[in-house]
Amino acid sequence: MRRDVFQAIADPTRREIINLIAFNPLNLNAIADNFEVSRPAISQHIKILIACGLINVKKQGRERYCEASLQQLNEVSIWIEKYRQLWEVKFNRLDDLLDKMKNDTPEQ
Amino acid sequence: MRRDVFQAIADPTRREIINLIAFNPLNLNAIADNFEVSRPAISQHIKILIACGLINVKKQGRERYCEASLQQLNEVSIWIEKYRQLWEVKFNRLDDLLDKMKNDTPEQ
DNA sequence: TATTTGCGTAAGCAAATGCTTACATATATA
DNA sequence: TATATATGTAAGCATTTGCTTACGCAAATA
Repeated sequence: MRRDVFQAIADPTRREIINLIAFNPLNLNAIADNFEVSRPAISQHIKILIACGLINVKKQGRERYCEASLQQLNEVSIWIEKYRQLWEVKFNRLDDLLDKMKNDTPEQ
Repeated sequence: MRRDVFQAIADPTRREIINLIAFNPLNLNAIADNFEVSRPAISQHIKILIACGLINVKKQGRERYCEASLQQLNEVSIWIEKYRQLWEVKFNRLDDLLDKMKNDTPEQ
C-alpha cells in the first residue's frame, strides 16, 4: 500500500477534501455532507490523508475535527520547482522552435 | 480513463522518466534501459505522459525522441501554492499550539 | 532483398483503488 | 438507562492500474 503525498493528491475527491478544510477544520460528517459518496468512503479518504500527514485530527467528544496540515505538500512543490526554469525558458530557445518546424510531420 | 497531471505524476516510475529526460531528450529504448521493467511498460507510461502533455515526441527515423514539456506541471504548482501561506504561517498561531497541548490525548 | 532494430499495441493477469452495505463502538442526550 | 449521533472498519465488488508476453510494422542495415 503505497502512501505518499503524490498519490494522496492524485485523487480529485481528496483534493476537494483538502480544499474544504484548508481554511476551517470540519468534523467528518460535515465533510461528507459536501460529497455525493458515502460517509465511509470519505472516512477512508481521510484515513489516507492522515497517513501521509496532510490532515490532523482533533478529538472533541464524539466528533473528530479534521484540520489541514499541508507542510507535506512542500515535497511535491520541491519536485516541481526543480523543473520550473525548464518550462519557463520560452526565449533563447530558437533551436527548439526550428526543430519543431522541421519535424512537423503529422504523428501517425 | 482519467488522465490528468496529478495522476500522471503520482506514479514514481513516471516521475523518474520525467526526471531522466527533463534536461536531455532520449529515445524510448534509451529511457527503458534505465528501468527494471520491460520496454512495453515504459512505452505505456510514455503514452500517459504524452496524453497529458508532459512529453513531446519527435520522430527521427525509426526512433522517437521524448522531450519533457513540463508547462502542465504549473497546474499542480498553482493548486499547491494556494495553500503555501497556510503551512508557512508558523508564528502568530499560538492558539493552535495551545489547542494541541490541551488535546494531546493519545489517539488510540 | 533478408535481417535487425525501434517501437506500438493487444491480451491477459495480479494487485491496487474506490466504492458500497453492514456492523461495532464510544459519546451525547432524552 | 435507553436511544441517538459520530465515527471506524470489515467484507465484498467493479474498475483501474501496472505489468508481462506475444505479436505487428516501419525504418535501418547487411
